[in-house]
Amino acid sequence: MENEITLDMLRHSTSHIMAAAVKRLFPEVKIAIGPSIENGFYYDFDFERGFAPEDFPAIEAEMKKIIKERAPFTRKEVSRQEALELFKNEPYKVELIENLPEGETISTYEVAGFLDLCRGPHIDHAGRIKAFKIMKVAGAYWRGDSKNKMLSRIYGTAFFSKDELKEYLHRIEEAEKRDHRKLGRELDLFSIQEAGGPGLVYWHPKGALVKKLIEDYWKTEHYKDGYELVQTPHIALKHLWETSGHLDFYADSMFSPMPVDDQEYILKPMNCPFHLLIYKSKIRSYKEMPIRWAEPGTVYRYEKSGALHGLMRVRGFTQDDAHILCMENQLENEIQRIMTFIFKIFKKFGFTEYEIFVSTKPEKAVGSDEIWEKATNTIIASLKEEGIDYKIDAGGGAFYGPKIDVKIKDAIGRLWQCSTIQVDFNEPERFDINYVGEDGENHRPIMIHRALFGSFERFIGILIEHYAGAFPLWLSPTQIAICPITDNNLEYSKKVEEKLKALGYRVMMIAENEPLKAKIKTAQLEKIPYMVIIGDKDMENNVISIRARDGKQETMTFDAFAEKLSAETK
RNA sequence: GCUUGAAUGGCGCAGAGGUAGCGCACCUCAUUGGUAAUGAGGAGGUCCCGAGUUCAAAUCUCGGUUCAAGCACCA
Repeated sequence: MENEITLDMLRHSTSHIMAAAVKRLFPEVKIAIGPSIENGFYYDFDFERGFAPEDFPAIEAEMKKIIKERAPFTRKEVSRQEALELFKNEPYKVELIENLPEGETISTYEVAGFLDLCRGPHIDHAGRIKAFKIMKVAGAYWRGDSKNKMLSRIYGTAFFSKDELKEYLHRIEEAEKRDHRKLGRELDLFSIQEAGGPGLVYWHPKGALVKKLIEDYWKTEHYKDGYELVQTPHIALKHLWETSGHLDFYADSMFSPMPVDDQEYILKPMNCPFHLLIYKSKIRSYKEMPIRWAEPGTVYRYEKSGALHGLMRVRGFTQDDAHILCMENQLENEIQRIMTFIFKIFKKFGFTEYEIFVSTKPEKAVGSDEIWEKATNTIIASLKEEGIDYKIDAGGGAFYGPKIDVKIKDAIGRLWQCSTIQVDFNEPERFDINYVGEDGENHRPIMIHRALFGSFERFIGILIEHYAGAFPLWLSPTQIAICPITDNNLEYSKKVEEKLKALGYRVMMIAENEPLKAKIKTAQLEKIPYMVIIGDKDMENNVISIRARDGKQETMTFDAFAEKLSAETK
């Protein structure tokens, strides 16, 4: 039996046992649903008073009792009528039963006197659970719909062994240490100011430097890959957003219009209409196609207050945006080209594993089925051509066209949604943009929206967590710290500093009246890649002592160090 | 936006109906040291904001703001 148990079963069963314990302790609680999820399980309860972490020990103790008793799970199939009768005091279960399709087998599971409507499967008895923990409590809407009542959800996790649980808790701790909000403060990279408003990022000098380095790299690579950079304003007349359709489809996410003279302006939530205005500034020929225009474009979106999260979800951010206007027969090639470009850029940051999703036509969409199918097929063909694996997200496309989303896997295996490539048949239509073809007639180009990072803010947040704050040499705000051991070494140290600066490195002198250990600690806390330590011995031998961030020490000549740095920044 | 909770010097925290304390950071002085914390002294706070209760509110109550976790949202 035991070898048939999956982790999902174990967790799902643990959720039943938790519900059993809750029902014993708080009989007035109404039960909703309790599935297993990625890292554990939850159970939703309707409880007037609500749960608090103070309740966890009692619930866990009750669960332990049930586990110790090795309470068996027993399955029973019942008719719809019987089910309704059995759960007549559980309104949420009644609703679930009433919504079950005609003819569906209805089964119940009983454990420790707790009966639940459930498809199963479950473990044979509670004694199988060797390690579990209640993690947290939070609100969750009944059936995931914000129109419904908010229930109390208790999250927990369970494992086959205590060691696995310990390991899991340890991983959570490690992930917390990487939290970009914490590291962003500690490394003095950025802040979000209550006085300035929520969701708006202030880049401090070091963070602004990291952002600049990434932007510079991004711009250089775009020029190399055949893009041209454009720059557009932050606000535009309300009328432009009517033309683009944003006021119809996106108004909830836009900041309110501001009156100026007799007209109204709106902060841009997107860059595309601006790029189309540039396109329309003159007559275009097929000879110009494809046009690739890129812009780190700062946009503002009214995100719901509860959605804001550090750099990951903000109200003002800089998209690494580009729009490609091409002819239909160029679409496949352009998509392939973007995919190749994405992988190249991500590699620079050490991301080499991806998950790719192709999103197809949603219910609410513009454009005929035919054109959707064609574009979707083109996307899939271009991925296949490149030998790229993908999953289909049925109905997940934007209203204006299908898209490819790329999730990247970070250093500790978490996936982050970054790139998006969206084919758009709608906006070129709305703006009535054309090019003159070989035949002398007007034709409508296809537009591709694409972002690699998504936004610089979010991507830097991801990078902070990915690198745990220890940026690679080329991205480190301070690359080298120089620590003279005594004042005797100061002059020699200054010469080394000057020479490194002349080579273009970002150098910081730590010459405070402190013992060497303290200086090293300062540099380590700032996660500076290299420390150059200079004492009398080094001066005598005309060398420098290098301490890398990972603690490795080496003594070498200045030229050898310069060589090493140059190799690493290449 | 919803549910629950939180907010005390720059940061991390303690405390509490009678107007605040610790550690780190900061400043000054002494110390000149070989790979993650030298010692001593000093300065720094409308205890998030507003109203109410009270002889007295940073502490209690209400409202607001921001943050956190989760839900919903996420072109």
